Amino acid sequence: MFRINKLTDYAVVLLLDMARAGQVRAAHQIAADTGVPVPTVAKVMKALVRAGLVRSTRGSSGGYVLARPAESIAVADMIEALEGPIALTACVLDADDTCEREGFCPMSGHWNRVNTAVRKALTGITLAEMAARPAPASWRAQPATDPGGVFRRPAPADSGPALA
Amino acid sequence: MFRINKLTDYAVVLLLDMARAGQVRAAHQIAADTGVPVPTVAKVMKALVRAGLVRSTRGSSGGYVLARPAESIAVADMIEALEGPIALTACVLDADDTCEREGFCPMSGHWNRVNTAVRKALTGITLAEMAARPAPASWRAQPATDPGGVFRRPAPADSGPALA
DNA sequence: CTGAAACGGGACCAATCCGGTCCCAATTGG
DNA sequence: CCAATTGGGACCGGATTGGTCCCGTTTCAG
Ligand code: SF4
Ligand code: SF4
Repeated sequence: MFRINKLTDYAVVLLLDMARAGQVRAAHQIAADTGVPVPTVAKVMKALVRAGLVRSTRGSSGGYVLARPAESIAVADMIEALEGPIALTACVLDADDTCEREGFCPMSGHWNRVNTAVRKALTGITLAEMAARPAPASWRAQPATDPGGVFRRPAPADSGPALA
Repeated sequence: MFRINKLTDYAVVLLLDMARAGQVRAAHQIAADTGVPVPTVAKVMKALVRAGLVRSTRGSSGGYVLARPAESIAVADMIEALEGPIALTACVLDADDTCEREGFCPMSGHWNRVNTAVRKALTGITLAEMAARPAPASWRAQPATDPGGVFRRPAPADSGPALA
Protein backbone atom coordinates (compact mmCIF):
# COMPACT_ATOMS: atom_id res chain seq x y z
CA MET A 1 0.00 0.00 0.00
CA PHE A 2 3.10 2.21 -0.22
CA ARG A 3 3.23 2.95 3.46
CA ILE A 4 6.16 3.98 5.57
CA ASN A 5 6.72 1.76 8.59
CA LYS A 6 4.55 2.49 11.56
CA LEU A 7 7.66 2.88 13.68
CA THR A 8 8.92 5.50 11.27
CA ASP A 9 5.64 7.31 11.58
CA TYR A 10 6.06 7.28 15.34
CA ALA A 11 9.57 8.60 14.99
CA VAL A 12 8.32 11.65 13.17
CA VAL A 13 5.59 12.19 15.73
CA LEU A 14 8.06 11.96 18.56
CA LEU A 15 10.54 14.26 16.86
CA LEU A 16 7.81 16.80 16.26
CA ASP A 17 6.96 16.67 19.94
CA MET A 18 10.61 17.09 20.89
CA ALA A 19 11.01 20.01 18.54
CA ARG A 20 8.14 21.78 20.22
CA ALA A 21 9.49 21.03 23.67
CA GLY A 22 13.05 22.11 22.98
CA GLN A 23 14.47 20.70 26.19
CA VAL A 24 15.82 17.43 27.51
CA ARG A 25 13.04 15.09 28.48
CA ALA A 26 12.88 11.44 29.47
CA ALA A 27 11.35 8.78 27.26
CA HIS A 28 8.39 8.24 29.55
CA GLN A 29 7.58 11.93 29.41
CA ILE A 30 7.56 11.95 25.66
CA ALA A 31 5.44 8.84 25.75
CA ALA A 32 2.88 10.40 28.03
CA ASP A 33 2.87 13.46 25.88
CA THR A 34 2.22 11.69 22.62
CA GLY A 35 0.19 8.71 23.69
CA VAL A 36 2.70 6.30 22.18
CA PRO A 37 3.42 3.32 24.49
CA VAL A 38 6.60 3.71 26.52
CA PRO A 39 8.43 0.59 25.23
CA THR A 40 7.79 1.67 21.69
CA VAL A 41 9.09 5.15 22.37
CA ALA A 42 12.22 3.62 23.84
CA LYS A 43 12.77 1.51 20.77
CA VAL A 44 12.30 4.39 18.39
CA MET A 45 14.56 6.70 20.36
CA LYS A 46 17.37 4.20 20.22
CA ALA A 47 17.20 4.26 16.45
CA LEU A 48 17.10 8.04 16.39
CA VAL A 49 20.15 8.27 18.61
CA ARG A 50 22.07 5.82 16.48
CA ALA A 51 21.20 7.90 13.44
CA GLY A 52 22.45 11.04 15.14
CA LEU A 53 19.18 12.92 15.04
CA VAL A 54 18.79 13.17 18.81
CA ARG A 55 21.29 13.31 21.63
CA SER A 56 20.84 11.27 24.77
CA THR A 57 21.90 11.70 28.36
CA ARG A 58 22.07 8.74 30.70
CA GLY A 59 21.62 8.51 34.39
CA SER A 60 18.91 10.08 36.46
CA SER A 61 17.60 13.36 35.11
CA GLY A 62 18.76 12.12 31.73
CA GLY A 63 16.71 12.06 28.58
CA TYR A 64 16.60 13.01 24.94
CA VAL A 65 16.95 16.24 23.02
CA LEU A 66 17.27 17.11 19.34
CA ALA A 67 20.88 16.86 18.22
CA ARG A 68 20.57 19.71 15.73
CA PRO A 69 18.14 22.50 14.91
CA ALA A 70 14.76 21.39 13.61
CA GLU A 71 15.37 23.42 10.47
CA SER A 72 18.05 21.01 9.37
CA ILE A 73 16.09 17.81 9.95
CA ALA A 74 14.16 16.77 6.86
CA VAL A 75 11.56 14.07 6.51
CA ALA A 76 14.05 12.12 4.46
CA ASP A 77 16.46 12.14 7.40
CA MET A 78 13.87 10.71 9.73
CA ILE A 79 12.89 7.97 7.33
CA GLU A 80 16.49 7.05 6.72
CA ALA A 81 17.09 6.94 10.45
CA LEU A 82 14.52 4.22 10.93
CA GLU A 83 14.53 2.37 7.64
CA GLY A 84 17.99 2.88 6.24
CA PRO A 85 18.78 4.44 2.88
CA ILE A 86 15.82 5.39 0.73
CA ALA A 87 15.87 2.89 -2.12
CA LEU A 88 12.61 2.18 -3.89
CA THR A 89 14.07 -0.89 -5.56
CA ALA A 90 17.09 -3.11 -5.13
CA CYS A 91 18.75 -1.77 -8.26
CA VAL A 92 18.91 1.81 -7.06
CA LEU A 93 22.41 3.15 -6.63
CA ASP A 94 22.56 3.41 -2.86
CA ALA A 95 20.61 0.27 -2.07
CA ASP A 96 22.43 -2.09 0.25
CA ASP A 97 21.37 -5.21 -1.61
CA THR A 98 21.29 -5.93 -5.31
CA CYS A 99 18.93 -7.44 -7.85
CA GLU A 100 20.26 -10.27 -9.97
CA ARG A 101 18.48 -8.81 -12.97
CA GLU A 102 20.29 -5.53 -12.60
CA GLY A 103 22.60 -6.23 -15.49
CA PHE A 104 20.08 -6.65 -18.26
CA CYS A 105 16.82 -5.23 -16.92
CA PRO A 106 15.89 -2.26 -19.12
CA MET A 107 14.17 -0.64 -16.18
CA SER A 108 17.25 -0.76 -14.02
CA GLY A 109 18.72 2.66 -14.61
CA HIS A 110 15.40 4.43 -14.64
CA TRP A 111 14.57 3.74 -11.03
CA ASN A 112 17.40 6.00 -9.98
CA ARG A 113 15.57 8.92 -11.45
CA VAL A 114 12.35 8.02 -9.69
CA ASN A 115 14.21 7.45 -6.47
CA THR A 116 15.90 10.80 -6.71
CA ALA A 117 12.61 12.54 -7.33
CA VAL A 118 11.08 10.95 -4.27
CA ARG A 119 14.04 11.69 -2.07
CA LYS A 120 14.07 15.28 -3.21
CA ALA A 121 10.42 15.58 -2.29
CA LEU A 122 11.15 14.16 1.14
CA THR A 123 14.11 16.44 1.65
CA GLY A 124 12.08 19.52 0.94
CA ILE A 125 10.05 19.34 4.13
CA THR A 126 11.73 19.95 7.46
CA LEU A 127 10.78 19.26 11.02
CA ALA A 128 10.79 22.96 11.77
CA GLU A 129 8.13 23.64 9.17
CA MET A 130 5.87 21.11 10.73
CA ALA A 131 6.55 22.19 14.27
CA ALA A 132 5.79 25.80 13.52
CA ARG A 133 2.26 25.75 12.28
CA PRO A 134 -0.40 23.58 13.87
CA ALA A 135 -1.40 21.79 10.67
CA PRO A 136 -3.55 24.06 8.53
CA ALA A 137 -7.24 23.36 8.96
CA SER A 138 -7.54 22.43 5.32
CA TRP A 139 -5.21 19.50 5.96
CA ARG A 140 -6.96 18.01 8.92
CA ALA A 141 -9.36 15.17 8.35
CA GLN A 142 -11.09 15.43 11.71
CA PRO A 143 -11.99 18.56 13.72
CA ALA A 144 -9.52 17.48 16.38
CA THR A 145 -11.49 16.01 19.23
CA ASP A 146 -9.11 14.87 21.93
CA PRO A 147 -10.48 11.54 23.15
CA GLY A 148 -8.27 11.08 26.14
CA GLY A 149 -6.52 14.21 27.22
CA VAL A 150 -3.30 12.91 25.79
CA PHE A 151 -1.13 15.15 23.73
CA ARG A 152 -1.33 18.10 26.02
CA ARG A 153 1.22 20.68 24.97
CA PRO A 154 4.52 20.12 26.83
CA ALA A 155 3.98 22.35 29.83
CA PRO A 156 3.36 25.66 28.06
CA ALA A 157 4.38 27.65 31.14
CA ASP A 158 7.91 26.42 31.71
CA SER A 159 8.77 25.11 28.28
CA GLY A 160 11.11 27.98 27.71
CA PRO A 161 12.04 29.26 24.25
CA ALA A 162 10.49 26.47 22.21
CA LEU A 163 12.65 25.18 19.40
CA ALA A 164 16.40 25.05 19.53
CA MET B 1 13.64 0.06 3.95
CA PHE B 2 11.15 2.22 2.09
CA ARG B 3 10.77 -0.14 -0.82
CA ILE B 4 7.95 -0.52 -3.23
CA ASN B 5 6.61 -4.05 -3.49
CA LYS B 6 8.56 -6.40 -5.65
CA LEU B 7 5.41 -7.14 -7.63
CA THR B 8 5.01 -3.43 -8.27
CA ASP B 9 8.56 -3.31 -9.50
CA TYR B 10 7.77 -6.14 -11.89
CA ALA B 11 4.67 -4.33 -13.05
CA VAL B 12 6.74 -1.36 -14.14
CA VAL B 13 9.25 -3.60 -15.86
CA LEU B 14 6.48 -5.39 -17.73
CA LEU B 15 4.77 -2.17 -18.70
CA LEU B 16 8.02 -0.78 -19.98
CA ASP B 17 8.44 -3.86 -22.12
CA MET B 18 4.90 -3.57 -23.41
CA ALA B 19 5.37 0.07 -24.24
CA ARG B 20 8.37 -0.76 -26.35
CA ALA B 21 6.56 -3.60 -28.09
CA GLY B 22 3.41 -1.64 -28.87
CA GLN B 23 1.40 -4.66 -29.93
CA VAL B 24 -0.76 -7.36 -28.40
CA ARG B 25 1.36 -10.08 -26.89
CA ALA B 26 0.63 -13.07 -24.69
CA ALA B 27 1.73 -13.27 -21.10
CA HIS B 28 4.24 -16.02 -21.79
CA GLN B 29 5.85 -13.90 -24.47
CA ILE B 30 6.25 -10.98 -22.12
CA ALA B 31 7.62 -13.36 -19.53
CA ALA B 32 10.20 -14.75 -21.92
CA ASP B 33 11.10 -11.24 -22.92
CA THR B 34 11.67 -9.93 -19.43
CA GLY B 35 12.89 -12.99 -17.58
CA VAL B 36 10.10 -12.73 -15.04
CA PRO B 37 8.51 -16.14 -14.28
CA VAL B 38 5.30 -16.80 -16.19
CA PRO B 39 2.97 -17.27 -13.18
CA THR B 40 4.19 -14.02 -11.72
CA VAL B 41 3.63 -12.20 -14.95
CA ALA B 42 0.10 -13.56 -15.04
CA LYS B 43 -0.58 -12.32 -11.55
CA VAL B 44 0.74 -8.87 -12.23
CA MET B 45 -1.12 -8.52 -15.48
CA LYS B 46 -4.39 -9.30 -13.78
CA ALA B 47 -3.85 -6.40 -11.45
CA LEU B 48 -2.90 -4.11 -14.31
CA VAL B 49 -6.04 -5.03 -16.23
CA ARG B 50 -8.21 -4.43 -13.19
CA ALA B 51 -6.63 -1.02 -12.80
CA GLY B 52 -7.32 -0.20 -16.41
CA LEU B 53 -3.72 0.30 -17.44
CA VAL B 54 -3.65 -2.53 -19.97
CA ARG B 55 -6.35 -4.08 -22.11
CA SER B 56 -6.66 -7.83 -22.46
CA THR B 57 -7.94 -10.10 -25.19
CA ARG B 58 -8.98 -13.64 -24.41
CA GLY B 59 -8.94 -16.70 -26.54
CA SER B 60 -6.17 -17.98 -28.70
CA SER B 61 -4.06 -15.26 -30.23
CA GLY B 62 -5.14 -13.14 -27.30
CA GLY B 63 -2.85 -11.19 -25.02
CA TYR B 64 -2.20 -7.83 -23.45
CA VAL B 65 -1.63 -4.35 -24.77
CA LEU B 66 -1.39 -0.92 -23.17
CA ALA B 67 -4.85 0.57 -22.66
CA ARG B 68 -3.68 4.12 -23.25
CA PRO B 69 -0.63 5.91 -24.65
CA ALA B 70 2.51 5.52 -22.61
CA GLU B 71 2.69 9.29 -22.29
CA SER B 72 -0.32 9.27 -20.01
CA ILE B 73 0.85 6.50 -17.70
CA ALA B 74 2.81 7.84 -14.75
CA VAL B 75 4.80 5.93 -12.19
CA ALA B 76 2.17 6.89 -9.66
CA ASP B 77 -0.48 5.14 -11.75
CA MET B 78 1.50 1.94 -11.86
CA ILE B 79 2.09 1.95 -8.13
CA GLU B 80 -1.54 2.64 -7.41
CA ALA B 81 -2.53 -0.17 -9.74
CA LEU B 82 -0.67 -2.72 -7.66
CA GLU B 83 -0.75 -1.26 -4.17
CA GLY B 84 -3.84 0.87 -4.06
CA PRO B 85 -3.92 4.56 -3.23
CA ILE B 86 -0.61 6.15 -2.30
CA ALA B 87 -0.89 6.87 1.40
CA LEU B 88 2.31 7.11 3.39
CA THR B 89 0.41 6.88 6.67
CA ALA B 90 -3.06 5.89 7.80
CA CYS B 91 -4.06 9.48 8.55
CA VAL B 92 -3.57 10.71 5.02
CA LEU B 93 -6.73 11.92 3.35
CA ASP B 94 -7.20 9.22 0.77
CA ALA B 95 -6.08 6.31 2.90
CA ASP B 96 -8.60 3.52 3.08
CA ASP B 97 -8.07 2.88 6.77
CA THR B 98 -7.73 5.29 9.65
CA CYS B 99 -5.50 5.84 12.66
CA GLU B 100 -7.20 6.07 16.04
CA ARG B 101 -4.83 8.87 16.97
CA GLU B 102 -5.91 10.90 14.00
CA GLY B 103 -8.01 13.25 16.11
CA PHE B 104 -5.37 14.60 18.44
CA CYS B 105 -2.02 13.68 16.84
CA PRO B 106 -0.23 16.95 16.04
CA MET B 107 1.46 15.27 13.09
CA SER B 108 -1.78 14.18 11.53
CA GLY B 109 -2.42 17.00 9.11
CA HIS B 110 1.19 17.38 8.11
CA TRP B 111 1.46 14.00 6.47
CA ASN B 112 -0.89 15.13 3.77
CA ARG B 113 1.67 17.60 2.62
CA VAL B 114 4.41 15.02 2.54
CA ASN B 115 2.14 12.60 0.78
CA THR B 116 1.25 15.15 -1.85
CA ALA B 117 4.89 15.94 -2.45
CA VAL B 118 5.71 12.30 -2.97
CA ARG B 119 2.77 11.68 -5.23
CA LYS B 120 3.63 14.70 -7.29
CA ALA B 121 7.15 13.39 -7.72
CA LEU B 122 5.76 10.05 -8.84
CA THR B 123 3.33 11.65 -11.24
CA GLY B 124 6.03 13.62 -12.96
CA ILE B 125 7.65 10.61 -14.59
CA THR B 126 5.81 8.76 -17.33
CA LEU B 127 6.20 5.39 -18.94
CA ALA B 128 6.92 7.03 -22.27
CA GLU B 129 9.91 8.88 -20.88
CA MET B 130 11.40 5.66 -19.66
CA ALA B 131 10.58 3.71 -22.79
CA ALA B 132 12.19 6.29 -25.04
CA ARG B 133 15.74 6.42 -23.83
CA PRO B 134 17.65 3.30 -22.86
CA ALA B 135 18.61 4.51 -19.41
CA PRO B 136 21.46 7.03 -19.62
CA ALA B 137 24.80 5.43 -18.97
CA SER B 138 25.30 7.64 -15.97
CA TRP B 139 22.35 5.93 -14.32
CA ARG B 140 23.39 2.36 -14.82
CA ALA B 141 25.15 0.59 -12.04
CA GLN B 142 26.53 -2.23 -14.16
CA PRO B 143 27.88 -2.12 -17.71
CA ALA B 144 24.97 -4.32 -18.76
CA THR B 145 26.26 -7.82 -19.21
CA ASP B 146 23.42 -10.06 -20.27
CA PRO B 147 23.89 -13.28 -18.31
CA GLY B 148 21.29 -15.37 -20.04
CA GLY B 149 20.24 -13.97 -23.35
CA VAL B 150 16.97 -12.90 -21.81
CA PHE B 151 15.54 -9.52 -22.52
CA ARG B 152 16.09 -9.60 -26.22
CA ARG B 153 14.27 -6.73 -27.85
CA PRO B 154 10.75 -7.82 -28.95
CA ALA B 155 11.45 -8.92 -32.51
CA PRO B 156 12.93 -5.69 -33.86
CA ALA B 157 12.04 -6.60 -37.43
CA ASP B 158 8.26 -6.99 -37.20
CA SER B 159 7.56 -4.94 -34.13
CA GLY B 160 5.85 -2.27 -36.19
CA PRO B 161 5.63 1.38 -35.16
CA ALA B 162 6.73 0.97 -31.56
CA LEU B 163 4.69 2.89 -29.02
CA ALA B 164 1.02 3.64 -29.41
C1' DC C 1 -18.13 -28.22 -33.93
C1' DT C 2 -14.20 -29.17 -31.61
C1' DG C 3 -10.08 -28.19 -29.37
C1' DA C 4 -6.16 -25.55 -28.24
C1' DA C 5 -4.71 -21.15 -26.58
C1' DA C 6 -5.15 -17.64 -23.74
C1' DC C 7 -7.03 -14.86 -19.82
C1' DG C 8 -9.74 -14.38 -14.97
C1' DG C 9 -10.31 -15.24 -10.34
C1' DG C 10 -9.11 -16.94 -6.96
C1' DA C 11 -6.86 -20.51 -3.18
C1' DC C 12 -2.82 -21.78 -1.15
C1' DC C 13 1.66 -21.86 1.29
C1' DA C 14 6.33 -20.87 2.91
C1' DA C 15 9.12 -17.20 4.21
C1' DT C 16 9.80 -12.98 5.72
C1' DC C 17 8.83 -8.77 7.96
C1' DC C 18 6.79 -5.88 11.58
C1' DG C 19 4.88 -4.23 15.81
C1' DG C 20 5.25 -4.52 20.25
C1' DT C 21 7.00 -6.08 24.73
C1' DC C 22 10.38 -7.32 27.87
C1' DC C 23 14.85 -8.10 30.24
C1' DC C 24 19.21 -6.88 31.92
C1' DA C 25 23.65 -4.37 31.71
C1' DA C 26 25.73 0.27 31.80
C1' DT C 27 25.70 5.02 33.17
C1' DT C 28 24.90 8.96 36.01
C1' DG C 29 23.20 12.19 39.50
C1' DG C 30 21.80 12.58 44.36
C1' DC D 1 24.74 3.05 47.62
C1' DC D 2 20.34 3.91 45.36
C1' DA D 3 17.23 5.43 42.04
C1' DA D 4 16.48 6.92 37.49
C1' DT D 5 17.64 6.55 32.78
C1' DT D 6 19.36 4.97 28.46
C1' DG D 7 21.65 0.98 25.44
C1' DG D 8 21.40 -3.27 23.26
C1' DG D 9 19.53 -6.69 22.34
C1' DA D 10 16.14 -11.20 22.45
C1' DC D 11 11.74 -12.67 21.72
C1' DC D 12 7.21 -13.73 19.79
C1' DG D 13 2.68 -13.73 17.48
C1' DG D 14 0.43 -11.88 13.67
C1' DA D 15 0.33 -9.89 9.32
C1' DT D 16 2.19 -9.31 4.80
C1' DT D 17 4.50 -10.77 0.66
C1' DG D 18 6.30 -13.43 -3.18
C1' DG D 19 5.39 -17.10 -5.73
C1' DT D 20 2.89 -21.15 -7.54
C1' DC D 21 -0.99 -23.59 -8.93
C1' DC D 22 -5.71 -24.93 -10.24
C1' DC D 23 -9.89 -24.56 -12.73
C1' DG D 24 -13.48 -22.09 -15.12
C1' DT D 25 -14.37 -18.94 -19.12
C1' DT D 26 -13.62 -16.91 -23.48
C1' DT D 27 -12.16 -16.85 -28.19
C1' DC D 28 -10.10 -18.07 -32.47
C1' DA D 29 -8.37 -21.56 -35.85
C1' DG D 30 -9.37 -25.22 -38.46
S1 SF4 E 1 16.94 -4.55 -12.00
FE1 SF4 E 1 14.87 -4.59 -12.86
S2 SF4 E 1 13.87 -6.20 -11.67
FE2 SF4 E 1 15.79 -5.77 -10.53
S3 SF4 E 1 15.12 -4.24 -9.05
FE3 SF4 E 1 15.82 -3.06 -10.80
S4 SF4 E 1 13.95 -2.75 -12.00
FE4 SF4 E 1 13.41 -4.34 -10.52
S1 SF4 F 1 -2.50 10.32 13.23
FE1 SF4 F 1 -0.42 10.51 14.02
S2 SF4 F 1 0.07 8.41 14.63
FE2 SF4 F 1 -1.79 8.21 13.39
S3 SF4 F 1 -0.97 7.82 11.34
FE3 SF4 F 1 -1.21 10.04 11.44
S4 SF4 F 1 0.79 10.76 12.14
FE4 SF4 F 1 0.80 8.55 12.52
